[in-house]
Amino acid sequence: MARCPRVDKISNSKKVKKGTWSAEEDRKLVAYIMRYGIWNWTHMAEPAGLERSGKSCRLRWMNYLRPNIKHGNITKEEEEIIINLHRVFGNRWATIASRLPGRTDNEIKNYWNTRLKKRFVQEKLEMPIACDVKVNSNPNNILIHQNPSISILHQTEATNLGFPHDIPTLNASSLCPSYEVHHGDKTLADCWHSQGNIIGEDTNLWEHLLSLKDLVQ
DNA sequence: AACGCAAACAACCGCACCAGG
DNA sequence: ACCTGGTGCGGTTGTTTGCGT
Repeated sequence: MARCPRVDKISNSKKVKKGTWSAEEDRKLVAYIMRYGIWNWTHMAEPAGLERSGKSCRLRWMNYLRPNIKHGNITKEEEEIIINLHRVFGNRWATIASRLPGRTDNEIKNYWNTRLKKRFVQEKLEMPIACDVKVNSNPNNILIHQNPSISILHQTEATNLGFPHDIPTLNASSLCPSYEVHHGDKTLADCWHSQGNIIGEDTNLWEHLLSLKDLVQ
């Protein structure tokens, strides 16, 4: 995994080390933060005795050294959560990680890209999963849930979707290739499609929701 | 044992955002 | 309003590891 340590020069002639962190560097960074706290990543490295960029220090701390980080294999339960959250949030790894205590965005991103991505691209091709989107007159009250026959996603989770930033983007890696919209007893999908609208890849779901909401006015 | 290939994962890079001046 | 520095995020890269031949 580890890259060969190397030292690059930066413009101000200070040397910045790159590559794998040594145990000694880890110890220095942890000791410094324990003593002085995190006050400024850019300027912490030098007094901490590290020839590292602030970015590198932050990344190492956030992804590996900070307390309560879980190291080790992702469990089946965690995998399920990742899959479901990815359906809602797409590649917003930090958002997904915030719902998995002890796991980092980098770890989840790696896990998805190396283990889940191929599997779900394949499944998507074989079995599209429908999402139901309920649009009420109140724009802050939008419910998204999958087809109940398939869904594991809890509606309460979907209810917590913010406005409008948490609306997922449909893209090649998302698992919401289609959805239906209800307004009361009324289904708007026919209306939507009758207008020649097509939901394609890289389509922002929120834009669709706004358009669909206009239909119920 | 040697080699090739894919998987796994740590870390880098570039960009966007935000706060303060 | 604009600029600048710091931070956070997502995409990508590069190296190691493991496995099959």
